[in-house]
Amino acid sequence: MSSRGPTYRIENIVATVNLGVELDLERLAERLMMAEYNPDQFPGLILRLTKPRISALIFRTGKMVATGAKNEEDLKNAVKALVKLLRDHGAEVPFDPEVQIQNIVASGNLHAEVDLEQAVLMLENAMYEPEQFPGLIYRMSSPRVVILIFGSGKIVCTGAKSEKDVALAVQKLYNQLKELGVLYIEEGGEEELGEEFEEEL
Amino acid sequence: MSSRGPTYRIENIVATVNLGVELDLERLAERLMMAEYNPDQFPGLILRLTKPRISALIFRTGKMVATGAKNEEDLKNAVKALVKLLRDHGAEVPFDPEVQIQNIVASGNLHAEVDLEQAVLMLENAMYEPEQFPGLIYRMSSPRVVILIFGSGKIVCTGAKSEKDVALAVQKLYNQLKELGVLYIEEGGEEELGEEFEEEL
DNA sequence: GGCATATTTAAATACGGATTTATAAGTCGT
DNA sequence: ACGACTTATAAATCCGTATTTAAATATGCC
Repeated sequence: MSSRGPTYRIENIVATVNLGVELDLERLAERLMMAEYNPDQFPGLILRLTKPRISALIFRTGKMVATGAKNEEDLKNAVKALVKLLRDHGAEVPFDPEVQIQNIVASGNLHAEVDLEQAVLMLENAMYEPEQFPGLIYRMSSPRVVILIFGSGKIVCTGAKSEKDVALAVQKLYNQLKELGVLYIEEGGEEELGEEFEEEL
Repeated sequence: MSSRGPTYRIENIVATVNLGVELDLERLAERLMMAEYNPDQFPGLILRLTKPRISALIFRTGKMVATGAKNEEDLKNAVKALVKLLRDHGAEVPFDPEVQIQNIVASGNLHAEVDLEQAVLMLENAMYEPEQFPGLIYRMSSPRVVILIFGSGKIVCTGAKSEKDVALAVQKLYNQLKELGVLYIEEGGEEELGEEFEEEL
């Protein structure tokens, strides 16, 4: 019976949206009670949707950043809702603006403990200073992502621009660590009580 | 080979000292740089000694509260030092004022885990609400103390006025819990790596 | 150019504060 | 009369904050 491979789940998608028109943020802030806008502090107007929990930073230039989505469908729906909200409050923005995924954050599980002290010696572009932060910071160049690796075998993969890159990075990392012999893989059946990470590779 | 019995260590002694003269706290605060005195907030002047770490609350009436001592000798020495400090800064207090121990706090170890859910049902004058506080609160009437009992077998005994009462309370508690069958006593040798609680009964 | 401001998200470790208990002192508010 | 303020102390659990990483956005400061 072999052990399972790595799994991951997308936790956060950061996307930019180009509304294509300039916006009067002062006016918007007046009309939108839920908006937070303090230009002395930060030049963007902040909107927070709740279902799902997705936030947006809206700038005078008509550029918008949407954060918090866990999948592309939620992202799309949130952009729709934001556009509607803006249109309903006087901003003439297009129905179907361009959306660009800029960052995907995924958490993952290698299902094996990791010897971080050894790993940092054997991996290139790795940093591990446990007194500063309990994870090993690994910069993978292709795909170009950063992966935080914890002793428990849990990881965070960040900087990807597509799910394909996430999947590839997680698998590559797993293969590398296995080859380096820094994984403590326990043999045994796959005991699952509730699925914490859904995507398996 | 039988297991060991309970042990304890005195952690804090609270004592009152009657200096027998009224004091000018404003003047004292001026002269004593280390003094903290904010009468709007609290009517006492606060002094903190460092070796050992013992604090004093000094009141206009010449009454004083000393806290932090872990044994009577440290308490006596602290009172001497405080008297000297006051005399050196113009307060005509007697050399050898009356000292009265008002509270002794001791931590202890029953060297056995405790079933708190069962214990609270079987003990009189016991309260256990783990969502509010992780210890069981047990009020012993003779000696009149309060004992906090934790699942690990560690305890805090508070309210005693003499070490004799502490010792008696800890032993009584141990006997009661043993009799009630809520202690998980592990048989085995006495494995000590550094003495955490010194007084054994 | 770099840093800060702000948004989001996971991982895991550390730290501080809070909780509870007793006790004396003295002052204020209810 | 009671509760709050203050001081000290242990136990153990919870919560919040911080740490790190990425990315876009835009404004201000050095």
